[in-house]
Parts: sequence; structure tokens; C-alpha cells
Amino acid sequence: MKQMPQKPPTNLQALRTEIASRYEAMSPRLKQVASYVLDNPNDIAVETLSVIAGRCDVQPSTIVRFAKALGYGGASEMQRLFRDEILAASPSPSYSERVRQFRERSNSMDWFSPFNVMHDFTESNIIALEHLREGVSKDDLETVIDLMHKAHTVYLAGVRRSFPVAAYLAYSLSHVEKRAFLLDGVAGMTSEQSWMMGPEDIVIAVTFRPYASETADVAERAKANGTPLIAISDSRLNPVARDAAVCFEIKDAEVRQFRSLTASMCLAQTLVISYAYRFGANGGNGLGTHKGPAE
Amino acid sequence: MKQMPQKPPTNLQALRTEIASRYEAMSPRLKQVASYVLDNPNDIAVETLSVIAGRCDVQPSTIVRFAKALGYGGASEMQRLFRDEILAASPSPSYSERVRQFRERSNSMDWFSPFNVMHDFTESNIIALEHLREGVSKDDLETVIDLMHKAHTVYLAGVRRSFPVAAYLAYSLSHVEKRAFLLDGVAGMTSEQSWMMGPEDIVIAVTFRPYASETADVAERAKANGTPLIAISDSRLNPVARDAAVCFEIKDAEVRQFRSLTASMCLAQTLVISYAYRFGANGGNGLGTHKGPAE
DNA sequence: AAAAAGTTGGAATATATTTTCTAATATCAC
DNA sequence: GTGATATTAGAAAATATATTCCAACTTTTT
Repeated sequence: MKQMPQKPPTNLQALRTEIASRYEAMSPRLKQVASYVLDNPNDIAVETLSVIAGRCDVQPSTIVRFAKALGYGGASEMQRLFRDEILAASPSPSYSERVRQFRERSNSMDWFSPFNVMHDFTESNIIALEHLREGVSKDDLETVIDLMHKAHTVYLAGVRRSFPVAAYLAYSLSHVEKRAFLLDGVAGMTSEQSWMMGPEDIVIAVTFRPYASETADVAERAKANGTPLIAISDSRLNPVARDAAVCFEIKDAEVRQFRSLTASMCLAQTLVISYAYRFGANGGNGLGTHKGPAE
Repeated sequence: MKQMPQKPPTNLQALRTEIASRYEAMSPRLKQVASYVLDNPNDIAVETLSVIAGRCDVQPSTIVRFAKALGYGGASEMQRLFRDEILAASPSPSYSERVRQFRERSNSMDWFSPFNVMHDFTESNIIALEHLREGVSKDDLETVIDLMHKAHTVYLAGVRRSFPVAAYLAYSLSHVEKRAFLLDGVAGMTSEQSWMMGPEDIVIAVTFRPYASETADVAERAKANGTPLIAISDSRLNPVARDAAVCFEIKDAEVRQFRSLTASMCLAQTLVISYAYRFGANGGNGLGTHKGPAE
């Protein structure tokens, strides 16, 4: 036990802060407890010490030690805080009740509150993901995975709004041990970079309206060099998608005239993981060499 | 004891109905208990029998009789229902539970087909989005929007897996006419770049396990320079989140040991759009009227 | 490499909580 | 009013839960 604060926190917020700030100095078992406590506050409020202990994979006495380390007399004293938090919350927040309240609030209140925007966003993105699941062809996926496998290097193109998707692909492909090169145009070298693409490579171009000329240029260069082109786009009716061997047509969510990237990112992730499972350096079970949860 | 149902209700909703329908037939003390139970579900979940008894002005044994009258073996059995309700409402536990169930379902089939991976991904991401909506605090959103407004420049930090999120924020913030600067470390200039941050700016740092030292360095520099720090992370238990004025704790979907970015991206978009609505150069409603979720 | 300090698991103990039981009290039918 | 029946309070018993303690183990220091 390193320090023994005279004043244990008396409200949840303070407690969470205190735990976070002392986390580094804690022993391994205490860390286990700390992260469980932060992640599952309601469990702490409602379950008994021994079931909490079981879920942390720790002895009940460890929980008591944890509470004492924070300055409480015992674990029950700490639980009291979590229980009070629940009691302080609105009387009966049943799910349907909350939905009703939300409707009420948002109909009358301003549409522009961050809270409402978030609600819209999650809602629309969920719909977009459902569409993605229905809309992407099994064969297209197989074809692209196969092309990626055969390719020496995967080039990624995407600027502005599409850039995060291309960057994510470049990053995660190289993490599953596929050579990947992001045509990022740093130092204005896009044309030098894309000159390198050959027939043994492939390029994945991500482009959404309004289509960027940089990405179109890359597509053109790919055509000239005989490099197979895969497009991730919102339509087939643009120069990039038209020349693509495979075009994934993604309908991303649109919230108040702002297009989201959720579905595109989800597709990108699918491509990478599928590739890793099928052909990744570590064989069938895919992600083995990278220890622990992938980053 | 009037009737003894063989089948006590197994969920809160059913229990409430049952209590209501049998209320008239109850003895006076039992009525006292009944109305307290209906009115204060959280108390029942969290407090001990004797304090509940005290608040109903009744003996503990009366609560037991009440529970038995409804068909339960004892009061604890009835409390379980109220406790489960609280646990179900909480993001994390039911979150992991749902994901686990989904996994189980999809485990049997062909794990490696891209089609299945896609299915996994969309499903898990949908769950993650639902929990993002429930889990992000209204106040935190408001606070951050406000900080962004007051800031001269918004600096963005995030490398590796977090890079797409930071890049998206930088891109889209400047599109709504907020000065935004991505600390991208091109040419190894991260420390030169972060030196520029001052107390009039803010920095939004995106970091996920395993936490990158580059981002931690930026956070440290922010602290030294008096620049307010906002963290988007998977836990408060890392150096960046610990020092943050506001920390959004995001539970992104994890599919087969691969973490997604969907929820984080969705939060990023929410921040930008909310900012644009409230303070953007185009004025309050410059971005158009709401037309419901996009198709 | 030995000693010291800190950490941990688990049994033993102390405490709290729930449940059962009984005598007393109220209610109702006649 | 009287007896039959149901209800209640409260103490006692049973059970569940929290806490303490110590020997074994790990890590750090010297």
C-alpha cells in the first residue's frame, strides 16, 4: 500500500479520477480490480463482493484491500458510493421510458444539441451498416481478397474525406504483413509515388463526391501501368469507379447533409481481416503473431 | 395470502403488472410495500431488506411475505430482478454479453469467409454504436463543443490505429472553418509541432491500447503548456486520459481480436457537426434542415 | 545471494442480512 | 360477543457476506 489518503473520495466522479490517477502505482491484482471497477460501475453497486471478485478473477479480500488502499474502511463503504449514484439517478429509467423522454425532449428542444446530433448519427450509421451487410456482394469480396493475395504491393489512394479510410487500410494491411503503400502526396510527390505501381500490384482507390482529381489521376496512372484497380465509392459513375475491376458501391449515412464514413471504414476492416484470415502470414488462424488484441 | 402463483414474474415489467393487478386484494401492510416497490425500484435493487422495511415503515419479515405472496422463494429472489434491470441498462456488461452471444452464434459456421467477417463486423459495430449513444454524457459533449469554440486552434494527436480518427477531425474541422492542426509527425517534427500549442488552444488526443508514446508525449507537452486536453480513448487508465479535462471512454467493437474504429469515428463526426451547428461559420442552421435518417 | 518489503490466496472469523417462527393482535362471519 | 381466520411484530435461527489474518510467494534492495 503506497499512500493512504486521509480523505477518500465522497462522490463517484472523484473516485473515478482518484482511481485513474493512482492506477500506475498499483500492484497487478489491484489494477485488475481498478479497471473492472471503472468499466462496470453498476456491477459494483449491485453485486456481492464475491461475485465481483469472481469477475475480476481475484479473491474477495483483494477487493477489500483495494477499497482500503483508497482510504475507505472497507469495500462496503466504497460500494455505498456506487449505490448512491444509482439512487440519485432519475426514478425509473426503463428503456421505453427513456426513448419516450428522448422523443419528447428532441421534438421540442433544439435539433442542434450535441446530444441530438449524436442520436441521429448513431441511428443513421446503424442503418447504413445494415445496408452494407445486405448490399455487398459475396463474390466481390472474394475477388478482392484474392487480388490482394496475388498482389506484390497494395497501393492506397484517397484524399480529403476519403483519406482516413485509405490511411486505415495502409496501416492495418501492413499489420497483417501485406506490403501496403499509402499514396499520401506528402511533398507533392503523388505522381512520383504512383509511377511505381506495376501490373503485379493493385491499387485500392477511395473516392466520394465531389471526386478529387488526385484520386482520378492515380486511377488513370493505374490504367496506364496495367495495375488492377479496386474502387470504394458512392457511385459507379465517376472516372475512378468506371475503370475499376471491382467497385464497392457504399451508401454511407447522411446526417443533415453530412456524409459519414462508418460503412466505408467497416468495409475496409472487413477486407483486411478477411485477408488476414485467409492468407495472413500466420496461416489459417490469421492474426496470431501479433500479441493480444490487435491495435 | 390470497393466491400463490406457480410462476413468479421473471422480468421487471411483468412483475410491475402483477403487483398492480393484485394490489386491491392485498392486506394493508402488503399494500404499503407494494406501492413503495412500484415507486422506488432502485431502492429495492440497492438497499438491504431492513432499510427498505424502514422506509416502508414495516418489518423486514413483511417484505419477505410480500415476495412470497408473489410466488418467489424469498425477498432476495425478487431483488434479483431489480438488480438485473440495472445491469441490463448499463453499457458495458450487457454490451459484452450481447457481443458474446453474437459470437457464439457465428462461431459454428465458416469463420473465415469474407461474408461472415462482414456480418460479424456490421453486427458488432451496430452494437457498439447503440452503446455509444447510451454511454456518452450530454455534459461532456457540451463541454467539449464549448472548449472547441473558445480555442484559437484545435490540435489533433493520434498515431497508428488512431490516426484515421485524428485525420478525420483535422480535415472536417477545417471544413467547418475551425483552425485545426494535425500533429502528424511528418519529417519527425512532432515535438516542434506540439511546441506551438498554447493555453488559448486545445488538443484532442486519440489513443487506444497499446498506447503510443508519441501521443503520451503530446499530452505531456499540453500539460506543460497549459493547453486543455480532451481524450478519446478506450479507458481512463492511461497517461493521456488521466490528465484530460474531458475523457470520452469509447468501447469500440472488437471482432476476433481486431478492434474497430466505428464508434470513435462516429463520435468524431458528432463533435464536428455539433460544433458546426452551434458555432460554425455558416451560422446556426446553415447546414440545412433535418430530413430524417438518410436512406 | 540473502534479507527486506510488498503482494497474494485462502482459511478463519466477524458481521450483516435474510428468513423462519411464534405469540399477540386485528378482522370477519355468525 | 365468540370463535375462526388472517395478519402482524418482533425475536431467534439460518444463511450469506464482508473482513481479518497469516503463511506462502514475488519482487526489490543491498
